[in-house]
Amino acid sequence: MSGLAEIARAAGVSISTVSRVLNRRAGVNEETRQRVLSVLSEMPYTPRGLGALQRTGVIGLLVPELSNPVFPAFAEALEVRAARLGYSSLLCNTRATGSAAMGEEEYVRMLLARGVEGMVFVSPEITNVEVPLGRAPRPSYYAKLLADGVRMVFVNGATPSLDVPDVTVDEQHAGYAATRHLVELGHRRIGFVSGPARSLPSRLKRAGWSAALEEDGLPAGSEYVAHAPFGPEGGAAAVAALLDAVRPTAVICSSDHMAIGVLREAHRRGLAVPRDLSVVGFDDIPLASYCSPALTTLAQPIEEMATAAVDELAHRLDPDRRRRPAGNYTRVFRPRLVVRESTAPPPPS
Amino acid sequence: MSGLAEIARAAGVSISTVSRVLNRRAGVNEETRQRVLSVLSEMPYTPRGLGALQRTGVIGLLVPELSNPVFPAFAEALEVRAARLGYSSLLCNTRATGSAAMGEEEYVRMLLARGVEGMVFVSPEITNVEVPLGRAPRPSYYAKLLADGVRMVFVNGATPSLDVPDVTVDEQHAGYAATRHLVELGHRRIGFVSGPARSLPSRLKRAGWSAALEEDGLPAGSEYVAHAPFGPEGGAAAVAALLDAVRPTAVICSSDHMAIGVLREAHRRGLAVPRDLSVVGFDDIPLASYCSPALTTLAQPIEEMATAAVDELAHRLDPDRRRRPAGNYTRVFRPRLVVRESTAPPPPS
DNA sequence: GTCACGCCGGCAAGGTTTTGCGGTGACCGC
DNA sequence: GCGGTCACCGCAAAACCTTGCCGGCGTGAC
Repeated sequence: MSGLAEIARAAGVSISTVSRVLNRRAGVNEETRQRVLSVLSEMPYTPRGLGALQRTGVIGLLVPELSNPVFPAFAEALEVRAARLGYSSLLCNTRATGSAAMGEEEYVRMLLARGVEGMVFVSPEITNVEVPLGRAPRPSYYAKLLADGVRMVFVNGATPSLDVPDVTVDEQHAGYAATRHLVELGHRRIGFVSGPARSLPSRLKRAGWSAALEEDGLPAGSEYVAHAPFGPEGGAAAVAALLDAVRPTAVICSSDHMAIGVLREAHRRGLAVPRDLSVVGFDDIPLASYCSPALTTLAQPIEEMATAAVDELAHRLDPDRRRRPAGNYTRVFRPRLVVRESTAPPPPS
Repeated sequence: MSGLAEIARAAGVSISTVSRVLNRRAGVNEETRQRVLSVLSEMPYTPRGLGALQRTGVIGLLVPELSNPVFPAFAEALEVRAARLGYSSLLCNTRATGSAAMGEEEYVRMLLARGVEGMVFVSPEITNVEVPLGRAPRPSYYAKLLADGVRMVFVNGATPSLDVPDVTVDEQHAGYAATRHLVELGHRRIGFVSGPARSLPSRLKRAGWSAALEEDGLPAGSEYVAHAPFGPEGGAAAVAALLDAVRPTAVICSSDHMAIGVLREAHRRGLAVPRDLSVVGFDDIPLASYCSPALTTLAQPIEEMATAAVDELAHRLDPDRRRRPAGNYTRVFRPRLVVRESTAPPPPS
């Protein structure tokens, strides 16, 4: 029952004025315009005649960033699968750097207004346990979307409290398997080059890492963990801190992207990988096998995950089978250890 | 002047029927419904009530692929600039692999139907001189868009015959500068690891390459050029062919992405870079400085180019200054030689 | 052959949005 | 203080879309 009249009443202006705001016509005071727009964002306005846009064949893909190649890889895999199912994809980069950049929530609004039928969130904002001030999605943000009937699927966005289907790698197992690999090679001082502390995936990997270490009574204290921003620079900084402090003979990393920075920092210090330092990455980005040395890493099954995510979304979009037996909405994929050249037994101390 | 009447006429049905389709009411044959919908996608329908969408603040970004990190980098830079100007961006990956994937033209249609105000094409399809059969944009494709008043800007899409503003690097100069750098180091057999022959940028680089070689009377025949698909695999394959045939002491590459494959293939063959083989890339992707050895490359000024492109588009979107003095629509940026570790004088033969 | 039924067009009433026009008030120069 | 100008906004007419109703047409069943 939303119409101009209701908007007008809420904004305390006439219908004409709302219409003019909507049509960006001149003759409306900026202040009034803002008031109308703010009302409009509270109660999204869907003109009549937009019925056709209900079934648009378009879905939204939200990724946190593009500089880590794993996200373009996910985007491409999701897109290919979506195309096969007859959907076209709109990609949004939700955490683009730059002060004026838009956040996830703004993008979701925009996509909805553009008539997408559903969305796939890759590493959604909610996995930031403490989101930075001012950018925080209100607690009810995703819940509100759900209540509005927005169809969505998370990829690597584990959120037990939310009734959103989730396709995820077992991050904890990834941390565990990477660390076991190093332990079995004989390493005893194994560091963790971690992303920011607020990142849930990094926390889960850390849990796996410490579990693997404690099995053999190896040190798993916080002095063996270095947090840094995602990206090669962060990886380099984190491993530098670890090397200066506890001199690990091996490190695992939150991502291949960070691991690349680790490789670089080791090179800069004259440390040979894997002779002096073993490195394990995560994700298995396409470039991992092209590094020198080629990265040992835990592979996310990107295509399988993308397929599962898009299929689940398509399933929920299909008007015929919209209801679904309440059940396990989470699909967990096991990462796969890919041993390449960046790991070896530790140097004889 | 779009209204239900026009749609109805084009679809050969009555206004009532169109309205019923739009509102998903029963009593319309599926076949008729499809016909109306297809007309609707041809001439995007903007109900009066949709005036809000006339000025949507949304622009489309079309990139050919995401696996070469230069494209995510461009996308991010474009997006940041657009956000600063109050636009949000929708990203489309126009040449996603997979048979069912959508092409550039389909994406453009879809974006238009979703109400974008303008578009930035990065390396548009038109730069494929001979596009593969079946995917060919009809000759009039871009011209038709222009005639329809679609606002667009090309990045690296030099097309003198089309009245589209273009922001581009000087590809020919890039090829020239890279080759000169190698010539000055003393190389005399310099190969070109090129993308597909149909790629215009690769052709331009080749022109620069041969110009630089001919200045010194060095060989610039086609036996020194190896074409391969873009990507590391292509780079590896192309350099393998060159090494087997003419044994160059240095190569330049169509992209850093290909150069990474060259590095890998050299490593595989036990050739040390730069001792046995010098390599020059193009683009200066963020990872170029993290390779081992770090890549010498020609840097595209990505941020400046993105800024110029978005600003030009915004300028054309601004209703107040829509007209523009007819003039030079092309901005050419000089690539910058960044010397790192992958080039050195040739081995003493 | 007849009937039922689904589908579509025409019409008109009713609702919604757009837009031309005029009123109001702020501001400015005199 | 006065009149003029201008931006801004509401009124109301016009334009447009939705929807119910009915009739025509073709198809297929009986």
